Amino acid sequence: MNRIQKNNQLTKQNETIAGESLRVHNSAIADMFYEYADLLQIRNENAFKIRAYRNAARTITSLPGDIHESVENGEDLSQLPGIGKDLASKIAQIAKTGRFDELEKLRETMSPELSKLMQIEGLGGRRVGVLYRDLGIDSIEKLERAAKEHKIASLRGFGAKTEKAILENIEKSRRYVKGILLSEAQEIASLFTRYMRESEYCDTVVVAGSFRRRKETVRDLDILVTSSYPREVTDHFCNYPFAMKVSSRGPTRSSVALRNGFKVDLRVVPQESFGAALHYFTGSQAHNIAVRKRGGKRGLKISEYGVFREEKRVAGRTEQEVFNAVGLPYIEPELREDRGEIDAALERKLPKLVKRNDILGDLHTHTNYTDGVASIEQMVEAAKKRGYNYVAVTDHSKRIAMAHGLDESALRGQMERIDLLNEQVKPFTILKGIEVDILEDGTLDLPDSVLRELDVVVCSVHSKFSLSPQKQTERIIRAMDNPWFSIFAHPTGRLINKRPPMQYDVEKVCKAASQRGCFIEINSSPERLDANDLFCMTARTFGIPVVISSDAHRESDLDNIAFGLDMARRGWVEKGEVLNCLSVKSLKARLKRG
DNA sequence: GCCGTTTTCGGCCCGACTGTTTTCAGTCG
Repeated sequence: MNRIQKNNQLTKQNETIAGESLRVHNSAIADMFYEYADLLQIRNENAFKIRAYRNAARTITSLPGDIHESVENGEDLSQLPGIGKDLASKIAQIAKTGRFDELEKLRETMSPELSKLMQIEGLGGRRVGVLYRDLGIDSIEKLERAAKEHKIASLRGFGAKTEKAILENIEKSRRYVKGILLSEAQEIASLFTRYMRESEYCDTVVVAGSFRRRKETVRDLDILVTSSYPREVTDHFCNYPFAMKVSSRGPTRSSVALRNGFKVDLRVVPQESFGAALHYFTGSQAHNIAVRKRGGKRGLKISEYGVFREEKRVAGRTEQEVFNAVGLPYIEPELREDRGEIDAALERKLPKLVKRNDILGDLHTHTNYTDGVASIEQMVEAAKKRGYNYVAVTDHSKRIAMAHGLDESALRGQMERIDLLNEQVKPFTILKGIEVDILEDGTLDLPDSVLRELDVVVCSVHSKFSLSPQKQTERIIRAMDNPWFSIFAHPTGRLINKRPPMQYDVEKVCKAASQRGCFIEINSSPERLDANDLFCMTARTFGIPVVISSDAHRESDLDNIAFGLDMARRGWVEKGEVLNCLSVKSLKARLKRG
């Protein structure tokens, strides 16, 4: 669903849900600001005003807390970065009424779907403005028709090539909404970097961009190469056998589209610029701007080629040098979202992010007792190979009939089997667990009499994802009232690009979890990555430890833990905040609820 | 519209590539 549909839906909800207080979520407010900025841009208004709206939208998106609540508590929003008096009052208005009057007015005078056009690659505000004013184009459909009828090429600033590109990019926009999964990007990245390293002209080959920041979805890959032979490197890059077309080509930057439409960019720089280029191309854009501003204040100019005072290069060989030049310690790529990492760095309060080796076990795995493909023994072997000290077997409960979910007696059978195996695998520990369904009324799918005998009770929602936010909130909190509820697994239920997250009051649920001693899972399945970075940040503000779990259904799935780790790191999570960084003894103690 | 160790006005990151121009605007990251 795009922003406009979402905004419209929100307005509709406001009108139709009676008696139930609707909370305007942070993302809805941010989306309104983004759309407003788009419309201002199409009207050719002040570029800095437009940027201010986008900056504010970004700030709102990355807030761990609920802005609706901040408004209710009378907090001063103008203290937030990029939000002054004017925007603070607009946010308050939206939070209270669900409406942004200025946006509604613009939509009326312009066209409600106009900002959609700016999602098409190659179309910015200026061009969309021309298309709208000269040809009355205000939807993708009209744009496509006009391009096919060759009405666009004759417009000033356009041409035959642009017209053709528009058609291609409309097609592309239909295929990729938010980008591909991080795991898919990882496969492409490893093939492509291996290919680039085959060239004798490439010195260093690394992938930068949002891939290096480990975002949950990736729109394109940025490959950075250092070399003294940019022409040869570019030739090699453009000849990649799986490239469908070369979409741009220059001595330092080139870009190809793969057969599936995915874009890969190449940047070639000399070795002495490596650090500056890596920092620059890793982004995020907002982080770069913040760092460059700091540089500017110190009389430094920072570009992808280095840090310069006047004409003299003063840093740039490593990222460390770039940060140091502006008076900062090294900041990990996952933190570079301009979510406060620069201030934290200045105060020397950057988190010591959890690392792969800190994780001592996996607390969510399946076996062939239900829908997994490996036996308990095989999963244990696989876990040992990965250096773990323990693994929890958490098969499905009976409600998941199609996965042959376990009833009480089948579960007891599995528990006995685990007791036997535990004698054989010492000092390794197999924890007895279950992934029990949270039913619609908030009860759990198995009786307390058996849950109490388990080491780990992982609880999750697998049905009724679209209850009203209020009912969903009550359902989850009721489940947490059960004294054996320990870990809330894949807490939003979203499947990236397939199923939206459940709508409920995350703050209320986190508060409940923290009061009851429940934990939040980061599910590492590449299409879940749930809780994601922002959810982790919210959980942290409530002091809730997270659990990074693989949800493995086969031995190799255990390696997915790396993606969950990525989300944790993006959420500023430290080792001490991760349950499965504890030894088995401490873990068992923590799992027993008061 | 925001912001301030150039502080209430006048700035606002910076460079590359494409296509449409004939010196540059638009877009992108």
